[in-house]
Amino acid sequence: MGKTLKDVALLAGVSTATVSRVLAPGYSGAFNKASSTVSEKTRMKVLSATEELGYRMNHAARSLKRQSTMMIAVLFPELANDFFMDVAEGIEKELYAEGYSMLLSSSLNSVEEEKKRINMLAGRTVDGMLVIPASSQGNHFQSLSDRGMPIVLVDRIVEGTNLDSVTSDNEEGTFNLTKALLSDGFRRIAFVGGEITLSSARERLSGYARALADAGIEPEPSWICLGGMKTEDGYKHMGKLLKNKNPPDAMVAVNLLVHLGMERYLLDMNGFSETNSKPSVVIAGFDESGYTPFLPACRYIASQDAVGMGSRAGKRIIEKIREKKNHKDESKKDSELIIRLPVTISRPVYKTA
Amino acid sequence: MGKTLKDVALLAGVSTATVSRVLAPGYSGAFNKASSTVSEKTRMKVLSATEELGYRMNHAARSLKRQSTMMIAVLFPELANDFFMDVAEGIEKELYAEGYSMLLSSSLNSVEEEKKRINMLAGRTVDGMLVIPASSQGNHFQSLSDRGMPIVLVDRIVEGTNLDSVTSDNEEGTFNLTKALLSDGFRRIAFVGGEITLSSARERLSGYARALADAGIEPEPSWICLGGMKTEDGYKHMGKLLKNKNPPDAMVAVNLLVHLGMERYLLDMNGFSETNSKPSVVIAGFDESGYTPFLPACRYIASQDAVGMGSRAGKRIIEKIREKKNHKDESKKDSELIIRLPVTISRPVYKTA
DNA sequence: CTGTTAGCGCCTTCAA
DNA sequence: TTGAAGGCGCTAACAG
Repeated sequence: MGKTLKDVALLAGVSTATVSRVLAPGYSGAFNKASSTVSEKTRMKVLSATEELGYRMNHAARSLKRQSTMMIAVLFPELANDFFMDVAEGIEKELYAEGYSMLLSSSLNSVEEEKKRINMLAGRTVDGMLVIPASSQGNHFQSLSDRGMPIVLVDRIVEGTNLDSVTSDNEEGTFNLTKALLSDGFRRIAFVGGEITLSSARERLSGYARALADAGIEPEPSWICLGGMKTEDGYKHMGKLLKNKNPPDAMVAVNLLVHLGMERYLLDMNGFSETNSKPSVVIAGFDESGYTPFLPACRYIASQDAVGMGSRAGKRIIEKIREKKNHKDESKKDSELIIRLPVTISRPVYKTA
Repeated sequence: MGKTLKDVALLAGVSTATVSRVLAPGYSGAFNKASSTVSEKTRMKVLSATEELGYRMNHAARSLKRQSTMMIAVLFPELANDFFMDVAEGIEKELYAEGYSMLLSSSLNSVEEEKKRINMLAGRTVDGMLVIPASSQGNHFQSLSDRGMPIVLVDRIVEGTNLDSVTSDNEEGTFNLTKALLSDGFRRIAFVGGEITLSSARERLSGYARALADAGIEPEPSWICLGGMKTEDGYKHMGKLLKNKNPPDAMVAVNLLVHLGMERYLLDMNGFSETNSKPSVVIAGFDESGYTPFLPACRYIASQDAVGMGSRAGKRIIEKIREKKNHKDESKKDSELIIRLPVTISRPVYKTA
């Protein structure tokens, strides 16, 4: 179907080896040395023949030969998620800059699906994998990693593995978020949402707990509403919380969707469009979006650098791939490396305070 | 590094051909026929050898041989975009179900970048491409298509090409959106945002114009605020609109981001948190999200089935790939096929009207 | 500086 | 039902 190296070689009147030398720059021997190992004259001949034929390299053939596909598999629990897509944007940009492509797939928030996809992706012989784990199970990642597949975990770490991770400083972030509420005088502060199987949720919970402890506050059990990371979870939790005799006056939302659900509940109960009144509780939410200024109860926001996280993860996986290529046999198993990005606290940008 | 067919064959005491026959089901000859062409006994031997060695197929080798990578390149103008990500979700699901993988890349809203990426992706020998064009330029797609690369355009069509497209019925959608405002009694209705280079924007504009014409209304030139598809564009346009002596009392927003920007402007000018008053203008916006109920000025929403669009596009590109494989030489160039998905109008779900 | 050659791992006729 | 063998398109020694 497509033209091959041989066609180009024929037209240019040289050998396929020469064509390859022209078209695989910075690879064999001299790195990107413009005057590599081919005379300017033949180089030109080859280039124009390439042009004339509209030649396109066959990636499969190159991959087979080089034992490297220049592709990174990226596995997310879901795609339609503001935070994840910012991460994806960062990853893609970084990978592309280094000549890699991103094979993106969704685990549908299911460990079973995750295992299937990871196997499929491993079968595609990608050079490495970037994954946001769907749960706290990590054996499938660990064993793939043990077999030599470079893997970097993103956003969520998995305990009991020695896998590299790039994530945010969730604990510190929620600590500061909670402290902001405390210094505004709130004392009855709830924590809403969070799958206990996810490291990010656990870390956020513990930052919250530490802030309360620092302030000498013993949280009532009913304030801690674990379970769920989605809109409907926030909605339900908010409903239950407000039914208490003596409900909290402030809340920390584990993430953006839960936050959204909580606000939805308030909207449904005493919609501001009807009563024109500000909500009676205040929310400090983890994760920002263009919409947070419109969430009436939102007082503080903890922002992660999602794009930065993606690009950091991209850098790291490429590093690992290169290390592997260089060291090769030296089983220089460095221990687990966890990169934590800072989280910043701010008010949503109402013009008026 | 990895185990090969040969390793498996050796361990199982059979030839590589036999192993291949076991592990490439539904391919050579009999489609998925459980009792294909290998005895149950040898089949078992092969399977257990495969297991024992932890054999993983080398995708590059298979691709080289089969001349098919089972990968679809997907090129979006940007990734961090609610609408696009829903589309991506639909695409990925559909592709995965058919055994394809998604190579996702961003054109950064730039035609130049788009050309680069498209070339890179074509070089990867993907089996087909799904793209949301960054502009009204389509030569690079057309020529790739002419060379035999199956391509389906998504969300935006490009005139002057004969490329298949899957998109929404934008014209009808905005027509109905505008009619909803008209039947509420609004007469001074503006249209805000929209790159004239994008078919979706043009179609939405024309639906708006048709609705006004139907109602016998001649729009004032100042009501039509073209330019831009992003938050900041909506913000700026809203500022200008409200400076008119006799400003519009209702507006149609070309998309979600522009809508968001318009609301932001209102928030900054007379934030509801301060005045507790409903905004003085009403917006009908194209595209929905979980946040639209929180946008104070939002009266109507036109919702596209973004996930459905993705899955439809996925189906279509796979169809085209199969057609190509079957017809092969028969140059049965069907003419351009445009699939249009319906757009539904609704009110954002305030509990109170 | 350039050509020859031998595979990378898999699939698929063609024979047996 | 199975094996032997050639080749998909590219690259990297090794010669020249």
